[in-house]
Amino acid sequence: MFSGNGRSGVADAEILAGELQLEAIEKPAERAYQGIRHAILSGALPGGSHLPEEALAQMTGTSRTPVREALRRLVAEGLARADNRHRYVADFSYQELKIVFNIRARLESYASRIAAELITEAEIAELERIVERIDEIGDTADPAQVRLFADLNTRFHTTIVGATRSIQMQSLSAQAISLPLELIKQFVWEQRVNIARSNNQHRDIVAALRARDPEWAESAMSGHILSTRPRRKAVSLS
Amino acid sequence: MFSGNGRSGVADAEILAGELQLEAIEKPAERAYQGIRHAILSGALPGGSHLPEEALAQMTGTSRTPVREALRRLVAEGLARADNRHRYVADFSYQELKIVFNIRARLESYASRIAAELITEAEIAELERIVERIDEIGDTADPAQVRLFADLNTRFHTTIVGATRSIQMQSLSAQAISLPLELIKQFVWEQRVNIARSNNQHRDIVAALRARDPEWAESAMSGHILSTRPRRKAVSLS
DNA sequence: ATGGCGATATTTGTGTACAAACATCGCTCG
DNA sequence: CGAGCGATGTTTGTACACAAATATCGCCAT
Repeated sequence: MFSGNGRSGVADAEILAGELQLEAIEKPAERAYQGIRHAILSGALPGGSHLPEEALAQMTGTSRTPVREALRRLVAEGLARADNRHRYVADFSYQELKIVFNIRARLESYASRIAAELITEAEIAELERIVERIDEIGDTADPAQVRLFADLNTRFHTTIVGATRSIQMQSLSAQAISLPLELIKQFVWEQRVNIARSNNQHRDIVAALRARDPEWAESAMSGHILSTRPRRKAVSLS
Repeated sequence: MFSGNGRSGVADAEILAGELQLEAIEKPAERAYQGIRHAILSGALPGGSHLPEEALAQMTGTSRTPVREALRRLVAEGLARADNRHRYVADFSYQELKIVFNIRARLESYASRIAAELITEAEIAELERIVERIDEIGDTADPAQVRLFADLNTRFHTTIVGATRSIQMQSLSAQAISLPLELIKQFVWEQRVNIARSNNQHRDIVAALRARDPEWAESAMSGHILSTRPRRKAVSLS
């Protein structure tokens, strides 16, 4: 996944299945996608690893057909790259990560600007519920709690992006967000991203939306995302 | 493709093949992709049309496997959308188009900012060659010339985006750009987008890049893209 | 020893058969 | 006459067999 790691083959199928409770996922397509994605993000498949379809099919307990679909999705999301023939795990440099975060800041701040005019009361209420639930978590390093925070955080951002009513915005944001949001889990853990501070920023954003103030919303979101950008040292993993 | 059109079934295979010289495309995967894409952009498949795999396979003269791949690409690019079961031609509102252009402006202006620091002399020379060749076209409504302009224009923008050396930037831009760039062909035709003015803007952008001035480059690119945004009346088609 | 050539193995691409999910229509029964 | 239920058709999902492309290795000739 990240630069500077050695190469390795495909991870052991049983280990992966065990870690992920893959056996619980019914549909092969989803099974293949989640399985490969997890293997990449967890570092089981380091950056640059070759991704042969047959091996991945074995690994995820499906056949090549759903694996092919999964690989296409992953390439589209930027977690894998493809040359003429093969596919490999993407290899992110620090520079690349920085750019992705900046793009995300620009996209989501624009989304917030639009959302300030289009968001419904119900959606604002939803955002407030999310903020309250994050409050209950507080600062912690407990894995389960961190995962819960990551989920709520994702819902917060996708709710705002959804409020733009733009399919293209949702599609582009999803791509730009998927990687940063995964990384946040790592950062909260390793670097102690301040959950409380992050949630205070969430509160500001909700206030801006409630005030129907596009400039404020745009600015608040931009600051929020940029404040969670990784610092250099944090990007050695995994 | 656009709002307000009626529904229709899949276009006639022979007509499509004839228009596109599909028979010249060897590989089924590319054949299916180009064929469906063209059917969508040309309006043969209006916005909201259902996209059944078997029918598209017949239409493009391939089998369902490459069609499935093509559909996934098109969904990823935003030209088609998917619900739980089916896929349909995307339906763009004026609001959606406006957002896409604004996103593109934000993405590419950021790309220009980065490119100002990373672009090579060879790439700058390439941009200058493109500008010169567009100069030779001048303002015209000749379809072949318009197509040539569209190609050169695409190369101009992808060269700059490529100069960021960021895979993610290239991937996101490609998605945000594909639709606008297709539409430009229509606009040049229907609305007489001013090729000369557009190329003068290109010249400014190249000057900014040559001067290694990130702010200027960012600003020039932003203005360039926003100046080509469709006006409301132009979006009735197709 | 080295360069080129051909056999071989690996990987991806394509087509197709079959299964599953879902919607639709019509029938029967109340 | 209407509601519910089941049969039927349509569409997508999955697996697999085979074909094509490409890289690799070893052999032979120079």
